[in-house]
Amino acid sequence: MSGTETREPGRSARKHQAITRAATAVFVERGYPGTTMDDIAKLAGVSKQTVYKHFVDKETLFAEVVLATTDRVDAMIDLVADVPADAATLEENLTRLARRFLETLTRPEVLQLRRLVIANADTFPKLGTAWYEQGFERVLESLAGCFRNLTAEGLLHAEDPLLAANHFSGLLLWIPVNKAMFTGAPRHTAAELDRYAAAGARAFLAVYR
Amino acid sequence: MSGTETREPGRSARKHQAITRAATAVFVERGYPGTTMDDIAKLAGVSKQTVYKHFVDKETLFAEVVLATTDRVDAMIDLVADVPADAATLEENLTRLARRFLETLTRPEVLQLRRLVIANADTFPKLGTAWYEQGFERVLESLAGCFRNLTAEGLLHAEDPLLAANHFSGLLLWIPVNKAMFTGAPRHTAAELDRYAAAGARAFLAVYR
DNA sequence: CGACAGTACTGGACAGTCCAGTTTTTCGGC
DNA sequence: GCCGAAAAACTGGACTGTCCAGTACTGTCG
Repeated sequence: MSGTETREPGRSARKHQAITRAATAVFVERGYPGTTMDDIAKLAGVSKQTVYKHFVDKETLFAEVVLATTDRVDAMIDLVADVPADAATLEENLTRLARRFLETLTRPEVLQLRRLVIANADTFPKLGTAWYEQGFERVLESLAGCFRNLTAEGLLHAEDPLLAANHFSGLLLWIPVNKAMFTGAPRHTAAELDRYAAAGARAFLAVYR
Repeated sequence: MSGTETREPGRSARKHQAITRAATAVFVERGYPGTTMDDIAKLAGVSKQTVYKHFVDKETLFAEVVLATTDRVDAMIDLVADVPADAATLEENLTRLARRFLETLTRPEVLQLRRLVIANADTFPKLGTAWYEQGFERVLESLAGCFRNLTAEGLLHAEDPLLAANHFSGLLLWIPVNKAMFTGAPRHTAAELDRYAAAGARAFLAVYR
């Protein structure tokens, strides 16, 4: 045995991961109250007792699952980091950035997660705040940093880069995200996203030179 | 007796109203799953049986309560209607409009209601859609109408008035509404609202002349 | 033996019903 | 218009059935 690679997470760790994975899936799909511990155990291929061996109770499991998703924002931040400071292709570059933003943030899983956090922000206030700060605000800040750089290069005029970042996201995301929050997100088409991205980037440039 | 005015709603009607009022309050405060029919009956000062006499079940009651709130958007639409077409005071007028928009839409009750609808959009897809169309989109359309007029007057250049309306709301509302959705809405100060409104209106005008 | 699966169990919460008795409304006869 | 009886609405509380978080117990595999 031990035919498995050098990377051996240990039985316990593997179970742990299986549980969090399953829990994430079920919570996202059915919401907090709609999810039973039996569902999670079953999907994880694990007995309920094992679930309780790893997580004291349902609330803790939920918190862990939600908080764990904030690491995905790093990819988002990288995305923002590499906007080249080139006057000739500024609009093109911002449009591309906008497009990727939209693409990422309108993915059903992301929207579902967003819904999940909002829905339970009452019962788990800490969680809502943490998610907002570690996810939302971090992206916003890196976006602000990007605009600050472009301003330093003379390509943009953003006295208040954070406000600019807010405006950028607002122009882009208000419509599609809201529609998805209320109606059951019928997955926007690529063409729609292109249009939103182009219009948003154009408007943004009209404001911030 | 009958010292009461000519307008006497009758007992049944009064109870009905008491129930919807109580239900609205409790649903908004505690969410759908967090609310029990006993809570509602108690707050309404009514027996549970009476609640079931007026509403077949919890879901129906919830639907009725939520849908009933969409009539408030009329006030919002009136607000949009009377933006005077005056070049000299255009920025001032739009800033005022923006300010009132923010004021209205960041009120805790409105935000809570929004949260309530989003949270249960999975379980009540019809409801989410209806609320979006009858509330959200109606305001957006009247805003678009306003911009269309201003464009006709030559004060604005909005080829696509609906897009302009979306941009207007996005610039204004993205930040404060999101913050409120995730963190427990600590009620924005008047100064903050002023700032957001001014910045939003200014940005909007930079785009749409 | 120790970690786990499987399953049965406990206790509490809650939607919705039932019933026995009370109040309010309705309405026809005077 | 007033009266009294039937009809309808309401109260309070007990009750049913179900769902589910969390626990306990038994058997099994390594």
